Amino acid sequence: MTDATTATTAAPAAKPLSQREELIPVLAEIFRAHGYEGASLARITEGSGLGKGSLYYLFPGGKDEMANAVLSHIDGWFQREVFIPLRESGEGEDAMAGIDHMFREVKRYFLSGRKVCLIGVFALVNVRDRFADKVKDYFVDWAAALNDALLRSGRDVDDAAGWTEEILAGIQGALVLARAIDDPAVFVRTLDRLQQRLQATGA
Amino acid sequence: MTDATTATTAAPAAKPLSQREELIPVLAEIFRAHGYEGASLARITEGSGLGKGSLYYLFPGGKDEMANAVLSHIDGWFQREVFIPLRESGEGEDAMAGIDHMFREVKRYFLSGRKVCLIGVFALVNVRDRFADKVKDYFVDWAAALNDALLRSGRDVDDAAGWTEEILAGIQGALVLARAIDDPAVFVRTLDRLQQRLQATGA
DNA sequence: GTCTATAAAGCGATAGAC
DNA sequence: GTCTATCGCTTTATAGAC
Repeated sequence: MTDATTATTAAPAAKPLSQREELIPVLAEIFRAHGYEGASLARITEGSGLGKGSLYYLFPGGKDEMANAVLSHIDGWFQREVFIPLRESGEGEDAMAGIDHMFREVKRYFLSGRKVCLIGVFALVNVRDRFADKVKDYFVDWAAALNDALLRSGRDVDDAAGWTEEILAGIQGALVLARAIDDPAVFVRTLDRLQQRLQATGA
Repeated sequence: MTDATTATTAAPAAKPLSQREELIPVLAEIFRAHGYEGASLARITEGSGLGKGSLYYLFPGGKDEMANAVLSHIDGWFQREVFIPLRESGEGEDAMAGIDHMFREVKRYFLSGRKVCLIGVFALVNVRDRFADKVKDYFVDWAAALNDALLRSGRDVDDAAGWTEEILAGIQGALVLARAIDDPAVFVRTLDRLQQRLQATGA
């Protein structure tokens, strides 16, 4: 045959997964650990095992493009695993099941409090302005999906809006607190308490 | 014994206030805005109006000493304005008054959500390790003072511990969220909701 | 006590060999 | 596609004039 390079055989999930895609979780961890300004190219070359030349080949836009790729990757994950399930959960009990699923996935994503939120890391300092749209959209999308599910679960408008803010703030704050006192268990306890209290006052 | 401890001289508030002390709020703002790694000496010289020579004269230990001085200053403020009043509030209603005072001062300190928490900024990234003790002590001291006041207000041990974590996480998360979506009002709403719910379920 | 000059290292980014 | 070498600039920190 003339073109064997794209002969993907019969395997269904045989995605090539470019080096660029494979690199993104590594980049994410470095940005998370050090922040944008602290994530030097030296740290990135060390963490990725790739030289600067390769990095600029994969990300011609440099650090800015790397961070944007990471943010898009995170957004994709949350859209797929949290926001869409939340939006597509049904009415009443089904909406509550979507919210339970959210708590479960969030605990899993943040490794039960051992991993911090990169969007939160970026949000707190002035690099936020560089990625303002993505930082804002992440929380706005999450808030919209959660608020809608709360409405479908039977809450009134004010109640849903209040819970939405409280849950999102609770998650972010629990991550900060857990890391500050170096006790990830605080994160899990705080989320469990939020979830339990939400159900206790449920419709 | 009369309280002669505070009767040092006739002048009540005539403190010279060294340049070092005067500089600390400026440094705090720069660290808050950019994080430790983003707070370059160029930004500090620009923000302070002092040359590098003067800065190293006032802080021979460089950036590390500046950040430590800022953290100590913040700790002093919270001890004086929040933790001690909290610890010295009495039983029952008086303890609740101490907690109300805490909410009021916290809202004032963070400029109703327009200013972020430097301890939180440091906590999220790996510079935390450099200042781990101060970062941890800030939250541990706060938690201890608040937990104790909650106990004195009539809560049982588990209830007080849960509320302590929930309030501290709520404050930190509200700061993250407010800044991420660029809406300081979220901070005030979240704190008001916490305070109101605390009173609604009070002893 | 504040400054400028400068050292020495690190930074992001680019060029070009292979 | 990955590398090394290097540019130009910024970084922290020091030295020394005033």
